[in-house]
Amino acid sequence: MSTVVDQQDIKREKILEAAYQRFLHYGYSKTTMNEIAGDLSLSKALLYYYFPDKSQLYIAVMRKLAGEYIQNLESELNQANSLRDAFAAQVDIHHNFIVKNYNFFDFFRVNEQNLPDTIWEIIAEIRNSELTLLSAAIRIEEQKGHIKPVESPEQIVDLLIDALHGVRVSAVAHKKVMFPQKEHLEEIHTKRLLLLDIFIKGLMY
Amino acid sequence: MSTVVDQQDIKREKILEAAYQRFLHYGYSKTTMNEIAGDLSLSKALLYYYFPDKSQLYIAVMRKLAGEYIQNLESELNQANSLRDAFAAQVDIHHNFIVKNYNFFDFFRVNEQNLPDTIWEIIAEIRNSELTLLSAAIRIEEQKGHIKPVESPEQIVDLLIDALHGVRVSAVAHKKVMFPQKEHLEEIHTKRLLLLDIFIKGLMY
DNA sequence: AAACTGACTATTTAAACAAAATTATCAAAT
DNA sequence: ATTTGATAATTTTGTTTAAATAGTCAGTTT
Repeated sequence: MSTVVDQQDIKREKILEAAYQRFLHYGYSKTTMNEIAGDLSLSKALLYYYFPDKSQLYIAVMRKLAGEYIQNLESELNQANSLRDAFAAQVDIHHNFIVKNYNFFDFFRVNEQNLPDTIWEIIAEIRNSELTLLSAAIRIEEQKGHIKPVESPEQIVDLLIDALHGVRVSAVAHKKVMFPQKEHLEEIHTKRLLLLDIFIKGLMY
Repeated sequence: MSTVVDQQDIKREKILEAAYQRFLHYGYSKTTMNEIAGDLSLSKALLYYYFPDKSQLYIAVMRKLAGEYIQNLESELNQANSLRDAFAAQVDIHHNFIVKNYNFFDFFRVNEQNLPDTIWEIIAEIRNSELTLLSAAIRIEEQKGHIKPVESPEQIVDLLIDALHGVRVSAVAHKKVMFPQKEHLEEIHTKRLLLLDIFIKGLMY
């Protein structure tokens, strides 16, 4: 009965996985539907049976990654027992996510100006999850009396996430690029942890 | 004797001013050398007598703006009598600079990926001035005993400037652009001042 | 000699088109 | 319901040409 649906889901997953590998290694524009189909020994037409078009396939992969990211964040934040730990976990998970999928996001760097609405929705979803989870962490710390009650934890989290986003490589004169290069990511990570310390201290009594 | 040089400098200044107006209103690519020459009732060839090419002219204007910005920053920071005031002044001046010259920076948004080295040098120069001036402000505050001595004020300033850069409009889902739009600048400004407060408090005892 | 120009050349951009690559569709087969 | 080969539609790439603009230079003016 539901095995039909199961089978369909399994095939769908396989396509998503193959597509992910291609996108990760070669980026969106250098990946063809033929190649994805070839990797699975399927006809290209079948991909269109499961996904309406190439961009929807990419977005579906993206959505899956986002889901995993959020789930990961959720379980790690549950284990954190201080505000500092919670944010540090967020920074780490975010860092790993970017490092692991760096090439996958070629799509972003290329289309930069006009990303499809659906992508923005996924970004918003991730941001909202971060906002909700981290705001909760702030409220807990408030109740413990470690930090002074803030009128809007969401606002604070929003601000901190923005600030963390801003941290880039230090030598402006040497970077010459708007997007961080892969080799800079470690340096960025270190700086973010420092920012985090100062910021959280700024929230305390 | 030096009146010859003076005359030349005056003409050069006039060209810079006319070029600035054109670049400001129409952006780099929509401004022609003919138009700049026309505004001054000069021949285009004369522009090439004073400047080697169009991009060098643009860069010269840019350099002039940067110089004014730095001078402005320097005089304002001299008047500031707290770390908070100093940074607030920096944020304000930076904000006004961007708002006033928003269209001038079209060049940046278009060429984004590969800006000429000279531009990066100017950016680095600005950053270095900010670094030097604000680090001095930190050292003063240290001596006053208001904040705990930091091993490297430069590092702290660098971090804060990065963090301030990261502050963007809040509604990620609505923005849909990598570069902030003009209408968002006020919102960004407000958020930066809030970040500033928390950050500076995080530096204190 | 320094400042300047008109007329010229060189380069870049834009438009139009064709060819190739790739996306997307669909009738037919399993 | 799932899958495919053949085909259509679209996008990308490369080429040509014309127009716009950048850039040069011999020669004129101050």
